[in-house]
Parts: sequence; C-alpha cells; structure tokens
Amino acid sequence: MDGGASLGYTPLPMAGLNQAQAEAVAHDEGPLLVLAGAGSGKTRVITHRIARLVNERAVPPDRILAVSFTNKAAEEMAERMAPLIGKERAGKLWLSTFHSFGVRFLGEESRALFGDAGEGRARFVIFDQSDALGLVREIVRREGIGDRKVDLFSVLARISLWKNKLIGPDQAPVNDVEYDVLARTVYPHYEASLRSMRAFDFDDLVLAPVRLLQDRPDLRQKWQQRFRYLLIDEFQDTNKVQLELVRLLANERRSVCVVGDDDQSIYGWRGAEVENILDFDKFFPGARLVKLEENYRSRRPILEIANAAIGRSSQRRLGKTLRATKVGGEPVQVCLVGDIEQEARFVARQIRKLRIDHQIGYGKVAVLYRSNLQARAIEEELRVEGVPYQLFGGTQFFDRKQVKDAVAYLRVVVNPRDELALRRILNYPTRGIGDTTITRAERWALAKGVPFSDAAIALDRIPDVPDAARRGSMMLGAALAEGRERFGRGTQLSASALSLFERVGLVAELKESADKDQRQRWLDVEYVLRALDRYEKTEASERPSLSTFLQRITMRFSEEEGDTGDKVTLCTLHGAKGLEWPVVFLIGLNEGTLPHARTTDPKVTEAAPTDVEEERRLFYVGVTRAQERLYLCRFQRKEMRGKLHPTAPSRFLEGLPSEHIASIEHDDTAPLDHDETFHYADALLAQLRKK
DNA sequence: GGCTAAGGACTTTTT
DNA sequence: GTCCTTAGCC
Repeated sequence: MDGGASLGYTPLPMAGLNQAQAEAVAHDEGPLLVLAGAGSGKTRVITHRIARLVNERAVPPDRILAVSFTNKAAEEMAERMAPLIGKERAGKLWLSTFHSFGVRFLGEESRALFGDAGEGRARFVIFDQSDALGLVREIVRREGIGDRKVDLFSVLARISLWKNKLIGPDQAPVNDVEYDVLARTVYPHYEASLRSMRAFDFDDLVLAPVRLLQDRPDLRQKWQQRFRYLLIDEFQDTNKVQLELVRLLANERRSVCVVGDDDQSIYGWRGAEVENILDFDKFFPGARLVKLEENYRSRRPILEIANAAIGRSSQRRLGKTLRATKVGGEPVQVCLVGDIEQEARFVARQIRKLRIDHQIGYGKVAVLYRSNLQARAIEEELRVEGVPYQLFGGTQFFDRKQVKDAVAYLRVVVNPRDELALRRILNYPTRGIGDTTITRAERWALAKGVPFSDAAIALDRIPDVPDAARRGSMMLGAALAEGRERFGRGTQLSASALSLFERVGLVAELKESADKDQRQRWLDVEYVLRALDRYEKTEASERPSLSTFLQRITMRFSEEEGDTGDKVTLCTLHGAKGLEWPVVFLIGLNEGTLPHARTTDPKVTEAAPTDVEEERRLFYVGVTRAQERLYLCRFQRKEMRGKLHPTAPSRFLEGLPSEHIASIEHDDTAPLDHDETFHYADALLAQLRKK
C-alpha cells in the first residue's frame, strides 16, 4: 500500500536493526524460527515484523495472530504496536495468550460446543486451579476413590499433564504407579463433571479448540482462512496441545513465525516440551532459522556469568553464545550472608545505598527469587527501611475466601449448573442448610435423575427437610432468579451485584458485622464490585456481560493495574521472564532453594519428572534480567522446624569466571562454629533413632 | 452450626 | 515450632 504517512503511522526505518533482526523482520511467507537469546531485541523483531506486514504488505491487522505467554506481555505488545501502525489498526490485531485466544475461540464457537440454537452466546465458566482441585476432591469423595490421605494436587497435576499431551481419559497410561492409577480413575469423572457444569479448566481453553478443529473440517477451514500470519513468542515454553493448535491454525502457506530460546525453557513441570523449538524443522519442514546473538541488555560481566552458567548445562541445545554490545560495567557481586533475615537486611540496605550513592531509583531495582515464600522476609525488611515495593504474583487476591465467595454467587447467577460454586454458597452465610440436608438432596437428585443444582435450590420438593432449610433454599433461589433477571439487562452490573449480596445476607455477614476482620473482608468484596464497574465502563466493543467479566478475572485479566510508581519489584524467577531491570538481586542461591529441594529429591507423588537442568536455566533467566548491576546472594544457614541447618551454596555458583566477580561477606551474628554444628547433628541423629 | 482439642503437614514455579 | 484441617462435642 502507498501513502503510509496519511494512515497515521510513521514509516519504519529498517535502520536500527542489526542484520539478523532485519532478516527476521523481512522474512515473508513460510515457517520461520527466530532463536532469540536473552536481551537480543526479540520484542523489537516481533513488533517491527507485524508493523512491516501491516504497513508495507497491506495485511489487514485482523488477519495477524500474535500469541505471547502472559497477559502482561500481550498488553505490552499492544502498547508498542499503537505508535507503529496507529491505534485503530493496532486494536484490530489478535494479540493474546494461548488461553485468552481459547476463550475468544470458544465464545465464538459456543454453538458447536453446546448446540444452542439462536439465543446468542451460550455461557461457560472457567475453572481455575483451586476450582479444579475442589472438583477432584468432590469426585474422590463421591466415587469413594482412595482413602482420605490422597494427595489431590498430585492427582490433578497428572490429569493436567495428560491433557497437555493430548492424552484422553481412555488413553491414560496403564500401570501400577499408585497415583497414575488414582488419576486414571478420576480422569473420566473429572471430564464428565466439567462438561455437565459447562466448565473449562485452563488446559481445556487450548485443548477444546484443538479438538474442535480436529473434528470439524468446516471450522478448521474457517479459522485457517482467518489468519494469514501467526507469530508465537516464548515458543520454548509451549506444550504439545499448543503446538497442535498452531499447526491447525496454519494454512497451506504455513506463515508461522516462532520466537524463543531453548536456554530459557522453564515450564517443563507444566508440560512444556522444549522439543517444540529444538525440532521445529520437523514440525514445519523447510523452516528458516535466524539466530539473534547480539545482547543489547547486559554489561559484559553479567553476560560472562550467564554464558558460563548455561555453558555447563548438559541439556541438548541449539547452541548460541551471547555477545555483549555494552562495554565496561561493575563486576557481579556475590554476597554471603548468615541467614535469610540478614539476606533481606542486606538487600534492603543495599537498595537504599544505591539510591543515595548512585541515584538509582527504586523502580530500577528487582529482587528475584525461586519461590513466593522468600518474598516475605524481603517485604518485611523493605517496610522497615521505608522502601516502596510492588509484589508481582504471589498471594492472589482472587484466592482469598471472601473474594471466592462473592464470585461464587456471581458464577451461579451466570451458570446455574456450576455446582461447585453453588455448593460453596448454599449455606454461606448460614441459612439452615446443613450437611444432612445436602446429603438428602444429593440422594433425591440421584433418584430422580435431576442435577444436584436443581435439587438444592428447590428443597421444598424433598421430604424430611427442616423448615429452616426450605425457607433458606427458597430465599436463595429467589435472590438468584432476581439477579439473573437484573444482570440480563447488561447495565448497572455492580449495582445488581450489590443488591444480590444484600439479599443473600453477605452484606450483613461482612459489612455490617461486629467483627473488625469481617468488615475488613468486605473491602475485598467492594474491590470486586469496583472491578465490575470498571469492566462495564471500559468494555466498548460488545455488550458487557457478567459472564465475560468472570472469565476475565479467572484468568487474572483485571490485575490491579500498575500504579507503576518508583517501586522495587519483587517477583519469582518464573514471573520475571521477559522482563529486565538495571539492578537485579538474585536471592537464595543455595542448594535446596535454587535448585529447589523438590527437584533434587522429588516426592514420590511427583507428577512430572523433575529436572535439575531446568533449575539451571531458571538461574540463567535470572542472571540475564540484569542490565547494569547484578547481586547473587546466598545464606549460610536456614531455620527449619525451629532448628538451624547449615546450607550449601548453589551448584550454579560453581565454575563462574572469577575475574568478573567481587565477593562480599556480611554476617552480623556469630557463624555456626564446629561445636554447634556437631550439636545440631547429634540432635538430628537422636531424633532419627527415636523413630 | 459453632466451639474446642487433637492430629498432621510444613506449601516450587502459573495460564 | 506453627499453622491448618478434621473429628467430636455441645
């Protein structure tokens, strides 16, 4: 197309891209693998590639699908596209995660799924992990599978891994492994329950579209014609189902561009298959390979550490070495502290010092760790030092009980068949429907062949139910019906929700409670109401619906958006993927923490094979987040069950180039001397002998 | 349905 | 050593 400038974008200078980047951007039809090392400008490549397709090749933006790994990355992509191709056209691009693409797909194809004729979009609900876990618990109880000691999480993890490998309930491996047997027994019930509740778990959001595209040639054709270009970011972390989705969406042109880095594959435990990128050529024969090895992010010492760390990996690699383009820089600081409290104190004080001595703002600093648990000590110390911080991920707002309760009411309004949510609210706040009544309703429903959800809100039809329970059930049923009617209008969603909460007694239970904690909890419910309001006001494209709102919050869409002030970021290594900061503290570099003990000596119930090499890559990801300064911290001892244990340094600190390292020691209490060590060892042995 | 007492697990990473 | 779940009682 011509006349680009008049269309509201600035023509793209190919200058500013290095040769490899330019090659990836210019590549036209056919499969392309961009092997992008950390900090090699891969986002630049993706955004410029999309911009070129739209601006120079006149590809309609709605025929380009770009998939990234997190909602945040997708949003960031959208922001970057606006100045390149204009806001309006950027809004038409399909920019999403695999999961949010799935939601959109399933919404559009709901008729094929549920067979509703006419009445618009059939509704479905998304089960997050704790919902799925609740369902597994329910099935184990109902079907009498295993004893009370079953590790439900492990059962669910197995089912999830199978689903991610396209293994259906009838194809689960037949063996004697205890938890494989349990999971195999639960799996068919689990799937049947989800379907009967019109629910999808996270895995289904990708799996259900794949099944549909496999089974329905008409739909396959429709969706293949829709997209001319596919771009997939973080391809090393895709699983089998996701690869299958990409293959099904690719038409005969196979214009699939995947971007990733095998050295940063860190989601194997979730079913990701690094082979997807290693063997890309096999899945898309004739694929072109472009390697991006120039690093624009980190100072040389940081990069030397990174290269050394990943160089010691025993994993099969596509092989690439990052070259520094930034010169100079401070050596990497390796700090030894006494325990995790001292580690926190060191980090907090160092952050203040950097601000005072080097004018490095808090927003330029991140503290990265292996597990969310580690954040607590850091948080406390940052508060003491008066350093503002923001926590990424961690304790999820939507996991709080009061939030789940409120959301459960909304879920039942949207989807009366959502039995899990119904059970949650049936007697909360208490309305006389006890366990005995529930069991009676279950039996009655089973005998009459009606869903439990029907029986529960019509207890008056069931014999031997106490009057209080009858009244409670009728009141709930009426409140839900009214809610359904009000929400159906599609306006004043949050007022409707508040009125519902009032009628069912949630307001009295929390807001008007004599208990201070209860009143505090109500504030969380109010936050949900505000989020609902915000959603209604910003949702311009289609008619706002409670159903869509619930789908979004389940996928953590409406995350507390950033008052991105001048704050230190606290974040797990997994959460840090794709991000960068001038200063990075990597804490807990100890055996047992990184690598985590669960990978070095796995529990017997472990669903996925554990891999210490994945922990190494995690370390690599952490190191490569740093631009200017990197601190690697480890502690000497750890408190466990009230006892101190000496703790070894992480194996990943071995064999790093010493010329790029400066060591700091910082222990303000007396270290554990030999006598003490022996004392603890003796105590431990004595305890073992007692068993 | 709500209270207390005893018993068991100590939480890897996320859409 | 501590927190959470569960069972048993009122």
